[in-house]
Amino acid sequence: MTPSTEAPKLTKNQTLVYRALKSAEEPLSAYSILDQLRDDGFRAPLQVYRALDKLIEFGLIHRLESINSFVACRHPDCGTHEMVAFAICESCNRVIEITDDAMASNLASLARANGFSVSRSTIELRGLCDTCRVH
Amino acid sequence: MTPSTEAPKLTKNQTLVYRALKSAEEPLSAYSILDQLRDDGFRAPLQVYRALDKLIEFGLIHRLESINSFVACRHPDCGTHEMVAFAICESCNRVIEITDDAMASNLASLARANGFSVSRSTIELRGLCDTCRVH
DNA sequence: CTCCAATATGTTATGTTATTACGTACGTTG
DNA sequence: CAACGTACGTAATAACATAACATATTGGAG
Ligand SMILES: [Zn+2]
Ligand SMILES: [Zn+2]
Ligand SMILES: [Zn+2]
Ligand SMILES: [Zn+2]
Repeated sequence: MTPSTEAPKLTKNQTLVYRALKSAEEPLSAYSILDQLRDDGFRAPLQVYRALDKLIEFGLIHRLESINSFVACRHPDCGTHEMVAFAICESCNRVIEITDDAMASNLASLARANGFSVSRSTIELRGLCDTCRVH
Repeated sequence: MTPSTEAPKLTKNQTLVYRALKSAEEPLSAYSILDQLRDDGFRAPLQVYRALDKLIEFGLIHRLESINSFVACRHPDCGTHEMVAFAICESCNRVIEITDDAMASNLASLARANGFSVSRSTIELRGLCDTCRVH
């Protein structure tokens, strides 16, 4: 569940999927990854989904629920934070990862005050990045 | 975009879909709504999705991105808040709606500090409600 | 090294969620 | 009534995700 701290050795398929995500400017859907990896022998969605599952488990990538897509983690110490927020630009599709301990504890205690114990969070903000906003 | 303040008159299909969601204890998927409404003449997904879109527009229901489901709004003044957080119990599936102006402004300024202007948010917390936690 | 078990992979089929495209019905307005 | 906008019906298809089963690879234990 919690991403392991040590870098795991990736298998062939995991490496290919991870490379695709790292080199992408934007989040990719599983099926667009599949398309990209046809030449590498990928034939079926499951080859992608299985690799994605493992990469998420390793903490190397994130899933963005609101757009059914996946993005390579660009945050240096993502694994050390409970909650991560994602800011997804609706113009350029780029994603900014935001961690903030105050935010995390505020949100958790707000939930507690409402009779709820948080174990996992999905925080996805839509809007415009500064680059796109000035254009 | 912003839900209208006045109560709109619902059409037949919208009424049926809204009633299904209001009477449900848990969030429903579009297809489970469709199944429930077969006897009322529903035949195709689009009948559900069109009604859902309108109900969301009216601010009467919410979409939960992380579970591809929909829930009737139970929050008295939901429309007056920028951000709503949803706490989804992984045991009983019930949803608690949480609004908090401090949370909203904190999150928005945190995003601003990271070079991002928020226009819309998805905040979904998974965990256990107090009722389920003691069991 | 050999055998075993765990993990990873390949493949087909299927399940689930959501939209496109097109045509019809109906209420409102002038 | 005619013209318009909104809602509705239906079929087809797109997009996203998993089940089930077979085979291959890998990494210890003996
Ligand atoms: Zn990260
Ligand atoms: Zn942008
Ligand atoms: Zn609400
Ligand atoms: Zn519960």
